[in-house]
Amino acid sequence: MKKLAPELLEELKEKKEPEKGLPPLEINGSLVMRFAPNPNGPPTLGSARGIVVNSEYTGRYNGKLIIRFDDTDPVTKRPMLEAYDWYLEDCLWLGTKPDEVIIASDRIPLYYETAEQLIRKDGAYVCFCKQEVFKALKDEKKACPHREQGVEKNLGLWKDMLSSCYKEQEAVLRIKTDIAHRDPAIRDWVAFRIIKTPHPRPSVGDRYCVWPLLDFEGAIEDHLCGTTHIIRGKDLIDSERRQRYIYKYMGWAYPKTLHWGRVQIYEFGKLSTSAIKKAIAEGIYTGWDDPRLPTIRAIRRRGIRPEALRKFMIDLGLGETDISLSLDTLYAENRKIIDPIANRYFFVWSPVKMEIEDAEPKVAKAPLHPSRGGIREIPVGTEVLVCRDDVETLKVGERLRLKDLYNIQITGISPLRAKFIGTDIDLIKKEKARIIHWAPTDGLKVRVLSPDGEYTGTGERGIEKELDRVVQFERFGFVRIDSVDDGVVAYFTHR
RNA sequence: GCUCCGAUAGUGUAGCACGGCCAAUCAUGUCAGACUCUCACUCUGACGACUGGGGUUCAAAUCCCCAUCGGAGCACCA
Repeated sequence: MKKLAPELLEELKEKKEPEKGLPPLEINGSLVMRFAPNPNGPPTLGSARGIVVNSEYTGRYNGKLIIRFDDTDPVTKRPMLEAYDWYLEDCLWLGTKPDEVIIASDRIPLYYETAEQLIRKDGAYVCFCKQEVFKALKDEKKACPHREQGVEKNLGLWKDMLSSCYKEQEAVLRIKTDIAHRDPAIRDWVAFRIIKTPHPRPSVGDRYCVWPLLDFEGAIEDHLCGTTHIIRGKDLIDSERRQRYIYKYMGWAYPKTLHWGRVQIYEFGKLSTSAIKKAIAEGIYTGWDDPRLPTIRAIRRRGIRPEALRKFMIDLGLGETDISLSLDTLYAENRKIIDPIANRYFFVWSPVKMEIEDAEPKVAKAPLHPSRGGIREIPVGTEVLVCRDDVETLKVGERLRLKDLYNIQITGISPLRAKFIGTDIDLIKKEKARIIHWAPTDGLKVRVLSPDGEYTGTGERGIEKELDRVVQFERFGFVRIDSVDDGVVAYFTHR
């Protein structure tokens, strides 16, 4: 068959292995996609999905990827200056370098230009209605008095808006849609409002007092950027219907859209960016990379590999169903990468000292990795440290083995004492006795920061040589060695 | 209230646009066993789902209707 019809074989393989993660994209000509975050906080796991999926597609189809900062709200979702770079950093970490970076707050004049054109086409009008008044009219499918005030008047009023003639809340520019549209969400929506708070970016500052809302800014940008495909949350599904009015007035072609549902991560529950910001300020979290947070920076600091995160995100696929997922799958993915390369070490949490009678001081030789070779040497005297968890289940008379050291028999619980009873591992195997790990009494002070708290204890020497690497603390889990200055600080990866 | 979506095992997904090959895929999880000087890794096996009700049809996870449940929008937030 290989000889007769290799292409058939190929086809067979493809049929058997359909697109596991992302569905194929319908493309006419070229592909341009964008990832459009608001930099009001650092990238989260949710952002990672956007970065990964968009870049996966542009990579697959040789398209162009744009990162666009939708930072047009200086107040409610005020951008954070550091976050712009954080996004770029995290993109790189995830293996993606956007082909172009666009910052909306740099391009306000472009939006003004389109706004004016829309007014000239009688597709937008300046409205002075109070919010509640307009809502009441809208709910009854009734136009407000400003809707038909005429193009010339609108142009004048728009100029006045731009020249700061009005206060906040006093005037807005609305897009004329269909005031009787069956879906109230579509009726004459607001495109620009007045904000006098300066923008946090120094280069922008108080230059503008009229700011576009997302639906307007996004609509114009997607056209200017030549976006062919948009993937966004289904909470923005109405955006398309709203934005299409602009596209119709301007004679533009609307990009293809795809949506995904809301993601809830089991381990983190619902943490909003603003809530986290507050908690950090109050000192509840140590910072945006606190291991308890669902930010990319935190995940990275914990030693999750970007390839694992990518695969995890791609396997989620593209569904409009809301999903609530557990990170177990991500951890399993990461373990596959990390387990073959992570060196093993002993770390004893909540250590308890154990005295061993009849023991000769010696140097334990333990493998650095169960299958890759390499040896670590740990000198021991007549005392070792073991975990309180283990001690709590010990009984006097019980025989067990200190891993990679020798066999002992418990002679007392408090204080904890044991006696040396030989080095032969077979004895332990025959008795199916336990094997526990231990640490030398003069080991390193180790702190492990994990999503569910902090573990402190003692680790064997040598860990300090693994700075910035992921290792496995035997019978504990994987950790990334974060610092070794004053004792070791490790970030918990997963079990 | 008005307008949209969506619903496959504990979780996430494949299959659904062109009904039969689906007593339903893969991954993760859980349990049991093997291996192992780690409660890790690996291996083996088991567990486990088409939301419900009608209809169309020789045949429905796939098409239609209703119900239920879940989500979103109706902001001068993104």
